[in-house]
Amino acid sequence: MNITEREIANFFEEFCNTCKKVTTKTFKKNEVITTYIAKRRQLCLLKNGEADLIRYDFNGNKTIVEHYLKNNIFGEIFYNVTTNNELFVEAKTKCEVLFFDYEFIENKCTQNCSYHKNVIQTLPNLLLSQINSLNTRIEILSKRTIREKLLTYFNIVSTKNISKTFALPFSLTDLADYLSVDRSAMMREIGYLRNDRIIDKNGNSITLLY
Amino acid sequence: MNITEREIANFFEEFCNTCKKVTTKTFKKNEVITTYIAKRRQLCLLKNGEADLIRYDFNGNKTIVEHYLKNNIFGEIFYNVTTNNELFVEAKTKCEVLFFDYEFIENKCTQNCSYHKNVIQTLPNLLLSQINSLNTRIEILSKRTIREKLLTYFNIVSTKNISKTFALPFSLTDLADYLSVDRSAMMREIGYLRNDRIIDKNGNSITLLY
DNA sequence: ATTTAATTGTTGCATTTGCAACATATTATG
DNA sequence: CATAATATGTTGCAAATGCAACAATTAAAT
Repeated sequence: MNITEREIANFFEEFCNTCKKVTTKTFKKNEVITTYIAKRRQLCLLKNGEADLIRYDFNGNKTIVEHYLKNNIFGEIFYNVTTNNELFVEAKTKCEVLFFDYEFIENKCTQNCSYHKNVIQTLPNLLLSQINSLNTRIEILSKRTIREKLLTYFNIVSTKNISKTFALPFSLTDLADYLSVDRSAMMREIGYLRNDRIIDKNGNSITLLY
Repeated sequence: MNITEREIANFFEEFCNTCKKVTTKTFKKNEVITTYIAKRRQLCLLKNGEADLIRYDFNGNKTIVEHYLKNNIFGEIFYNVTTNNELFVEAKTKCEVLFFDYEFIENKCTQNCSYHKNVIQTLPNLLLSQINSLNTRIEILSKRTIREKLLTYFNIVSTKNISKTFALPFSLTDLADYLSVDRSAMMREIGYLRNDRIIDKNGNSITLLY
């Protein structure tokens, strides 16, 4: 998205002295950053590190709903819906996270402080990036076979890296949870893709041969 | 989402005389409202009617990516990504659509007119509703079986209607495209759900029996 | 009113997938 | 360094799914 580092920096570097509802916390790897259960209107910004939004359904299937990098946003406000599933965000590396309530943005600051102004100006762009990545996710998930899901995903990473060869940002186990497929079935399909000379694979490095 | 009819009304009832880049068009049923090919930063608001965002992949599989109702937003700006697929929005009923470019919002109006102010104030809420519905979609698509997809979808509609009995907003053919599954396989699964006394079905009316 | 088109419903069969159970390799951890 | 824990890789088998082909029903169009 067309959003600059500078904009995002403004988003959290300043501070509203009137309402100061903003907090920053640090998390170690594997710690739970937040759970989506309280129906709060919470919005979070990942200042540093990597994290996953994870869901376990009643069958115990794990889904990596999203993978967050620096400057991505997440939070319970994106989930108004009746979900019977347990959703939580887990730090994959050391993480620094900014928390605030959406009310903070909606309710105009009485002082009309610059912090509020910046947030209001930046938020639509952050939301747009979020929509972009959700649409990408839907494109992948709506493919009907594991093969198509893999190839769609590989294409996206390849394009992002401007290279036919790229490292997977996931472990293969996590990739299966991201594509919402059985891991062993995915491994088998990767094997077929190699046999058919459509991809090459060394460790977590993939090369597209087309 | 917490967005009032009034807010949305303001979103398009007024008009910016300075930049007036906003246009409204009317479409008949089955007409194509817009195609996503030009990599524009277009944003559209459905003022009235119903429309679908449709994708055909290279295998000819159709996916109903989203189903839009009154006051939903859509547009190419949500798709920055490398998609090799043909995406277009089709009117399912008579539609009235508001078009504008995202630049319109980013570039502050020199006059600081009230129209611009309204748009900037309303947009984050519209984007949030959009994120909500995309997350719902992902929840459905990430289910591993047709049965689970159906039940997840039915639950959502049931909750929205506050009733165990509800009419499907789709034809069954379209529902299969929305769930990204084979139609005949879906019909079979609906049959199983009836046999197992989990749902009941009369025409396009579904009743949850649990 | 009659024809055409579209949707719904059903079934056999081949393919794909998930599941379970392993073996091996790699990465953490005391 | 040794041991535990996690990740990768493989396979047989049962279950789920897609595909194709068709009949029956409903909706749309002339």
